[in-house]
Order: sequence, then structure tokens, then C-alpha cells
Amino acid sequence: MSSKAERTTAYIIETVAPVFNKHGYIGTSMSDLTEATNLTKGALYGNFENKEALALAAFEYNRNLLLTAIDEHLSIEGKALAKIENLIDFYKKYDIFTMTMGGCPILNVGIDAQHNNKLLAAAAKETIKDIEGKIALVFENGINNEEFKLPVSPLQFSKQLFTIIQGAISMATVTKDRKYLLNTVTYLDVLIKRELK
Amino acid sequence: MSSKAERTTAYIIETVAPVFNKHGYIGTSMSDLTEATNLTKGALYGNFENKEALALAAFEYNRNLLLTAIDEHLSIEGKALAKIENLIDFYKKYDIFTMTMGGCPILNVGIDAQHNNKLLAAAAKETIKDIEGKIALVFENGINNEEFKLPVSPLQFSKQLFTIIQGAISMATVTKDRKYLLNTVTYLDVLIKRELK
DNA sequence: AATAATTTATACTGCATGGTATATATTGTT
DNA sequence: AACAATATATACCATGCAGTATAAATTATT
Repeated sequence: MSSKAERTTAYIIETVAPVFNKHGYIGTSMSDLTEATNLTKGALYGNFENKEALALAAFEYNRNLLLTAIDEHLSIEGKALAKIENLIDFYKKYDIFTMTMGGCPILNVGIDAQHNNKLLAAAAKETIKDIEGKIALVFENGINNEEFKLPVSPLQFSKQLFTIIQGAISMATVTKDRKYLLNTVTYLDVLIKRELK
Repeated sequence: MSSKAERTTAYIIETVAPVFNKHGYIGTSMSDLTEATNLTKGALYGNFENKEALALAAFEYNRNLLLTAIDEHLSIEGKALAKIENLIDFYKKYDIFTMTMGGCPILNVGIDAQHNNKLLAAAAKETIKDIEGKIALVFENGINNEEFKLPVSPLQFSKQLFTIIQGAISMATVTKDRKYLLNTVTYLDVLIKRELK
């Protein structure tokens, strides 16, 4: 069983993660975190070196939640096209999925950290690369199994797909209107079936 | 001619605008602004009520730069399709266009202000609505002139177009890779011509 | 040119910030 | 159960924050 120390560290991370994701690195104060966790500064600084280490752990936590969900949706039984459609379907409720984490971590951290924290900005960028790679892998399998052909390389197609998805997330976030997610997803379903020949 | 006071107010806004856009509302301190403007707090508070009023004026300034550029690209001589293509072409160099303002104001302010400042968040949302309306108007004209037909309403098509564009901007921003803009624009050119029948 | 009005600079609030030193409490080990 | 090790709480830095009162300097008006 995990030690008490390990459990509080984990508790801190998961409690702190949505706070950082919502208010950003600079927008989150240490007292915001003591308030959220009901712990004192001593506890936080005993478990993490400083605010930056906390923010990085928080992002990594959200990032893993997201990557795990994507993996799950891409690893269902069936053909590559079904996996992709399943992933697209996941983004239909992406606002609900990201609700507990306080919004899309890639977008929030990626934009917030851009001019405020290099490590966080790099982590957001890396996460995009990871997701694009995961999607590209499924497209590759589809091609190898002679399921369909693509007009461009698997990675390029994956990038274009994720760009549109991320556009829907951005618009839905800024306008607080989930219709952007719904409409984009239905559009993507049509698009995918048309492009994959 | 404008008075000295009017000119300094304008000077403050245009100097402060990129600072706010880069570092966000909370991430920008009054001393950041005195440093950027080479003015003192007295001068800033003499021209603006508080930090929030400064941030709002700064966003409005960037917003107007953007809306003006969009208007210009949509008001060239010729058919509706040419106007749309001209707008899409504008976004190919959007990173360069937004460089002096420190990135896309809609995205930066829209995400940053989300949980930190209601007025700024509302302003970003409103700007999206304005842009969508402007694009939709062009599509409407194209339909009325029997230039083409659309699979959905002009506003809906405009929203879908802008969602993809904003996706490219988000991805290019977070990954610091302008290829997302270039590739998305070339993709949109194909898409538009295919959809407009 | 003299004066009134306005604008800017200076100096200063009170409060919040990230971080630390140390005392206290809790945990794990023998 | 006793003790050592570790984790947490408390109290405290120095610094930075938004904002203000007032003095100095600059405009604008007569």
C-alpha cells in the first residue's frame, strides 16, 4: 500500500490541477492552493520544491487524464475508421470531460504559459505532438490493412484533423458555447468518410 | 489637431496593448506598463481609472486592428468567393500580422480572461461574433448574386470556416509552428471550392 | 506673459506574493 | 511502547502588487 506521504502528494496534485488549469500559472497563488487543499504552505513546500514544480505536476496530471482517454477511445475493437470515429465522438463531450480539470489543459496551459513559463509551454507543445502521433498510428494501420487511402501522409492528416478539433475546443471555450463542438464533430464525420477512400 | 493629452492616452494604449496580450491580465503588472511606456503611475492613473480599464482599452485596440484588417480583405473588388479566398489568404500570414500585438488577441484574451476577468472574456466572445457576422455577410451576398450555394446557412458556414481557422491559430501558437497556418489555409482553399456549388 | 487647469512624477499606503526557518505533530521502524 | 524520521503547521521574511495623495511640471487659456 502507498505511504501516507505518497497519498498526500497525489492528493495535492489532483486538487491543485484544476486550479492551475483555470487560473493559469501566474494567476494561481500559493494561498489559492492552501485554500483548495486545506493544507498549509509547509505541507505544499514539503512535497514540492516550488510553485513551478507544482504547476508542472498539475499539468502532467491533467495531460495523463487526457492521453489516457484518447488511448481508450482509439483502442476499441474494430477497424481503424471505427477507432477514429470513436475518438471524434469523444470530443463531442470534451467540454464535459474537461469540466473537472477546468477546461482543455493543452489550450489553457499552451496559451497561458506561452509568455509566462517556458517549461509549461514546452509541455503543452509536447502533448500535442503525442496526440498527433497516436492518431497518426491508427491511420497508418488503416492504410496497412488496406482499409482506406489518405490524400496526405498519416501524420499530416492527423495534424489536420486535430487542428480542426482544437479549433472547435477554442471556439467552444471562448464563446462558452458547446455547439461548436457538436457541429464540428458532425462535420468531421462527414469529412473523414469523404476523404478516406 | 489632437491635444497632448489625447496623444498620450493613445500612446499608452498602443504601447500597453501587446504587453497585456502577451502576459495576460493578471500576468501584467502596473510596473510592467510604466516600464514599457516610460511613464509613471501618475500618468497611467491620470489617463485610466484602473488596471482593468487599461486592459479593456488595450484589447479594444488590438481588436480594432484585427477587425479592420478583416474588413479590408473582405472588401476587395470582385465576387464573394474572391473575397473569402482573400480573407483565407490573410490568415496565411496571421502570425506575422499579430506579431506586433503579441499574438492573436481573441485567443490570448479569450483563454486568459476566461476565469480571471469577465469583461475581457465577454469582449473576446463578442469579437468572435463580429467576425463571424462579417464573413457570413459575404456568403449571403454570394448566394443572393447566385454565385454559389451553401450546404448550410451562411452564418453556420461562416462559423465552421472560422472554427478551422481558429484551430490553425491555436495550434500554430501553442506549437510555435506556422506550418499549421500554411497547411490549414491550403486545405481551406480546396474545401471552399468543393463546398460552394 | 501671466495665470488657471490639467497632466505627470514622487512618495507612500496597506495588502498579497513566493518562499523559508523552525517548532510541532504525525508517521514508520525497531 | 519508545524512538527516530518525516511530514505538516506556524510565524515570519523581503519583495512586489494595485492604488492614492500630493507636489511638481507642463499645457492651455486669457
